[in-house]
Amino acid sequence: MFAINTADPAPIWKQIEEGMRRLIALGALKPGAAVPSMRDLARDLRVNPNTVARAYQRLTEAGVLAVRRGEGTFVADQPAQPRKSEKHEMLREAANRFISAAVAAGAGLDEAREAVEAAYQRLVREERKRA
Amino acid sequence: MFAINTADPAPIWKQIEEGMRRLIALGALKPGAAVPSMRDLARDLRVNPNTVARAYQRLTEAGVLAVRRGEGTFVADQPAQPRKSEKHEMLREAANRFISAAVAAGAGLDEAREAVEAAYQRLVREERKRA
DNA sequence: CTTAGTGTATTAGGCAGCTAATACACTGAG
DNA sequence: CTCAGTGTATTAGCTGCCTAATACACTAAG
Repeated sequence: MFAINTADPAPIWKQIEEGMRRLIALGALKPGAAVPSMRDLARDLRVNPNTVARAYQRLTEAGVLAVRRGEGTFVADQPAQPRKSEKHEMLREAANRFISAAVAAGAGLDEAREAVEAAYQRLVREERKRA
Repeated sequence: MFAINTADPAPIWKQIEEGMRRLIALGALKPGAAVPSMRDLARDLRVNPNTVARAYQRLTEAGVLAVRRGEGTFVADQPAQPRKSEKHEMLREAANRFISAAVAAGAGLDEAREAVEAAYQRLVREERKRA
């Protein structure tokens, strides 16, 4: 599925939320497909079920997932996407954080570009392995 | 100087540490120059002095800053740089977080690249304005 | 019906980070 | 010397996040 980085200061429930959105965006999870049950995913990620629940609830409210009580949780038929303005805002802030870290580490624009390229290739390659 | 993002899950002391490294890397703070006193910077950033102290102490241990007790804190004569391996590691992880967020937001590689470019230009332009 | 597996909800406890309030040792200016 | 301004250190309290342990309502399978 995906991994939790305990060193990352971002809350675990947020990492799970982002991980699910990522898998859906990449096509690894298609509309209507079942996602792991809260207890299963919690055991898999070595995390408390309550933490997974929080992420699933947020994704459900956002229209990304759909719950069938007693049955399980599924990818929505038409998974909601962030609005164009929200998407830009998220991209802008994420890029700011990245560039700040890169410059602080002593890197220039060229190195930053290469790192992004490499990270993208890693992500796609990792997804290919699942299939 | 720089700003603290309270929405950023990263600890404030880490944001300060990164901010100082960034200013030094960009040349905005030159070797030997005085940095703001802990109390001054704390008041400026609307933050507790203890939090600034933690960042300064880490930077001092790392050889980036130098303390003259009773006088103040200064940029080291030869500010320490991350080792090449550490630099690569930091870049790699930062890029992973960025790409993950970008894809989760629904962006592709092209949009991610543009966002990085724009963020870099903003950072440099912001520094130019100080001078 | 019984059972196992869903999602949902509540309560309690621990940990890390931040704040606030002090206190201390040192330095340089007046 | 006196005093204001440094960095250093300690203590207490608060908040958000995570864990743990339950309990409840619902659904599908046996």
